Amino acid sequence: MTRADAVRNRRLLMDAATAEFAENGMDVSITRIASRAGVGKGTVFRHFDTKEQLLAEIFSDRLEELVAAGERLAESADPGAALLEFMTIGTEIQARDRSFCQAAAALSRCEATVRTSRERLADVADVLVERARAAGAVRDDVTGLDVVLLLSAASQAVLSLSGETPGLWRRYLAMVFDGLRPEAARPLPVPAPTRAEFTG
Amino acid sequence: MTRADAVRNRRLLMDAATAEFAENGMDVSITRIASRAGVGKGTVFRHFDTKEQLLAEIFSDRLEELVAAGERLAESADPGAALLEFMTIGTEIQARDRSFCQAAAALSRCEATVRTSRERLADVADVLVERARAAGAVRDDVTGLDVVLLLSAASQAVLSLSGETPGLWRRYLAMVFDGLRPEAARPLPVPAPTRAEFTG
DNA sequence: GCACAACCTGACCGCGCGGTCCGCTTCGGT
DNA sequence: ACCGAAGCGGACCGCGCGGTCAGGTTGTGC
Repeated sequence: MTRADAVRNRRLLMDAATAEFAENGMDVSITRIASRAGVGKGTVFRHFDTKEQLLAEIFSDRLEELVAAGERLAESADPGAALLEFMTIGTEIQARDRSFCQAAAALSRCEATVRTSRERLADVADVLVERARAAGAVRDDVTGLDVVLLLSAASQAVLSLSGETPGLWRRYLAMVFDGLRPEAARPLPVPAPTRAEFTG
Repeated sequence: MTRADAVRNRRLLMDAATAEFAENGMDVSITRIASRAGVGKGTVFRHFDTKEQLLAEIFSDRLEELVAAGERLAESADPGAALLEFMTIGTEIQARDRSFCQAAAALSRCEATVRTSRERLADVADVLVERARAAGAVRDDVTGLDVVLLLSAASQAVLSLSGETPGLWRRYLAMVFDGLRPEAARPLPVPAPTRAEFTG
């Protein structure tokens, strides 16, 4: 059985790591995370075998957060609005941390928990896009995977700016979403990526 | 006056660093760059005071490359196509290196040469967008700065994919560009960022 | 061809990292 | 109250980093 203080410390560590990653990027040291959580360095490695695993754990949590939102939205009466909301939540998650998510994605692709979360994310995105397409809210040639990949786009756009401009990503998400509408659609020059390329 | 072998070595170093950054991200060691260039480690620091400065130099070169293309395209007879071409070149430059540009942008913002290059880039983007807008090729509420920021978007989208899928960014650039067209335009929720926020 | 300055080299430095380990502390069942 | 085990802390390790420097080398003006 797990001791009470152990689960409390694990929680403290996850929170501290999340905050620290968000503020200072993903090259923060374990020492720093530990001290922010108010525990010793060794405690970190008791809970997470390696730094990469800690990162994967946090990243996986983020993905599940988005998956849950997606599953809820899949029941919405307005599929077009639901897809936009899904993308808004996804972009917002990435915008919270300066550049955590995409690096985390690159680093922890091999981790099993991340893999399955990604798979579930792709599933729910497929559903949302399919429904939105049936409702005529998005163009025919866009896939769920497209939407997942585009999630990083808007949050990334803001990164070259110096000052913090909270919510500016909403501007670029709106533009990206307008590009998904049928009205402006032009034939796409490249076919959509396959699921295998995403799941890796 | 500068010796001949010195300028040759400087060239070798820039090339090696560029290649290495592109292949392995921006946390490659100076030692590695030096050995790839076939020179000693000390030589690197003779030409560039610090690692960050070397990075800024390369990044500035990239920016100037894009600025030059933009200035050429500003004379094009078809402003809409010119803007698309400009964005294609800009995205392609960023897609060449896995994730070099945005990190470089964050790191070397204070460097003077980068600052002026960014300014020139914003200038030429303004011209291109203004012409495209006058021709009715893009929506009214998009600015040159918007376009510059969106350059990272498409190249970023592809980053979560495992395998190399060369040219896939073209798909997402096309979608983003479709979002800039007047046909699908919806009112944007957030005003455009100011020039000062970019020049920083 | 000579002299000298510019240049190159690689051993070296201090540092902070991820990760380990062992002696001590504290929780929890009885 | 007590005891074993689970948890904790932080000194410690090896490593590779960015950056320095003394001493040998090489291009260049005369």
